[in-house]
Amino acid sequence: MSLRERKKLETRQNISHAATRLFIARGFEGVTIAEVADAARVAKMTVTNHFGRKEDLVFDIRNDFVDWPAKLVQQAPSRTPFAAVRDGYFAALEERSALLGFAGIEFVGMVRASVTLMAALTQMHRDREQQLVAALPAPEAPGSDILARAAAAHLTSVLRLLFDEVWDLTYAGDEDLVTKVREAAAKAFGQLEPALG
Amino acid sequence: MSLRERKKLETRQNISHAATRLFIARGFEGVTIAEVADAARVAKMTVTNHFGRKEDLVFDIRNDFVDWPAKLVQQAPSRTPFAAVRDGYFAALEERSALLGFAGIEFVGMVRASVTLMAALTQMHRDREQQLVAALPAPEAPGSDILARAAAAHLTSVLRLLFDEVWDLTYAGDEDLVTKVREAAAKAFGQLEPALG
DNA sequence: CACAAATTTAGGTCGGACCTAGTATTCTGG
DNA sequence: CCAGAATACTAGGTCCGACCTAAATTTGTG
Repeated sequence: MSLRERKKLETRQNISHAATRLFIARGFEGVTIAEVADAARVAKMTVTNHFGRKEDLVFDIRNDFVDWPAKLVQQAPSRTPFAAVRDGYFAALEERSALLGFAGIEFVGMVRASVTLMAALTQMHRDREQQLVAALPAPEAPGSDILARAAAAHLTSVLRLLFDEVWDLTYAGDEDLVTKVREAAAKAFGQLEPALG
Repeated sequence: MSLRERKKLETRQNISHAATRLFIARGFEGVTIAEVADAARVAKMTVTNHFGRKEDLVFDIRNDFVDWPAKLVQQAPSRTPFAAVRDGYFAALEERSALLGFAGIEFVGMVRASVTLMAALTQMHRDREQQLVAALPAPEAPGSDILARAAAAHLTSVLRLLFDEVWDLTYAGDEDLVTKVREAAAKAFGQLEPALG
């Protein structure tokens, strides 16, 4: 990575971290982009250049988050999409991956307190679904791609509900988080298996 | 209904219609609220009073749309939620209900051309899901409400995919719309039945 | 008819998204 | 190693949606 790229990334993370600190302290809507720029000691326009929308300051993992299920399916062509996603989920759970919702309680509280950020999160789950649809093997019968799209939707829904579960338990300060999520995941994937397995 | 209420509704619909005409002609983002107010011959603030967000000018049926699946389940306590929603869907399909996505091709094109409006539609589907969760019978076992939430998510996803299907076919000017949607619905609900039926 | 209540209006502020022109920094080929 | 190209950042704007307040207008009621 060149010096230019390193500096750019540094500026970006500098801004992102300054923003998250301010957002946690005073709430997402309680902080203006100008204040973020001041705190990060850059011009307002630099913030806008790096982060197209204010919400993007918060969800820096957006791209990884959106692509993850599609990658799971593509990287396990031998298994069914259902099995690839389910197994990928349990593996990521043991790693406490941020893609499943693992985060600090302040972060969770900050996002939940903002309608704008919750809407952005909703959109991220929807984009995930779109990526997964694109990664699914195209069905042979014409017009029957409704089943593929439904499969992607249902799988993404399970991931989303489990994400919410992780956040609920994080927010409640639960000690048994992983155990409880593992059980919830087993139930939710088990429910879906007769339809998609 | 009092004169006051009638006049208010009249003003509201007057604004909504003027807005939709302008949006179809010049695109959602190509029209400002001030222009809508001028076209409807009211003050800008009157538009804002009636429609909290610009998107609300377009989706006037929002409330009916969001509440519909929850109502289907509540009004058929003898059937399973799955059967209530499925049967309700097929009934509404024969009526070409706007709740399923039946609309003019210009309207569909206008909404699809706007990222903002598509995001608002996504949010409407999510709100539907929340209403449906609240309407579902609470499960007895504690912690197993994940299955109820998943059921609501999957049912709402099917409704959403079929909504998209209606829009796809409308946009393509398909003559056989209802027949094709009926087939797609049978497949999607059939896929889900082993999990939720 | 007078007064209360609801609705609309006028004229603002604020902040996010976006634009342009110009400056500063890093990279690359001769 | 230096000049010019490419990229990153800055300064200072415009536009518009969301929101506010105070006042005017219209409608309902005792």
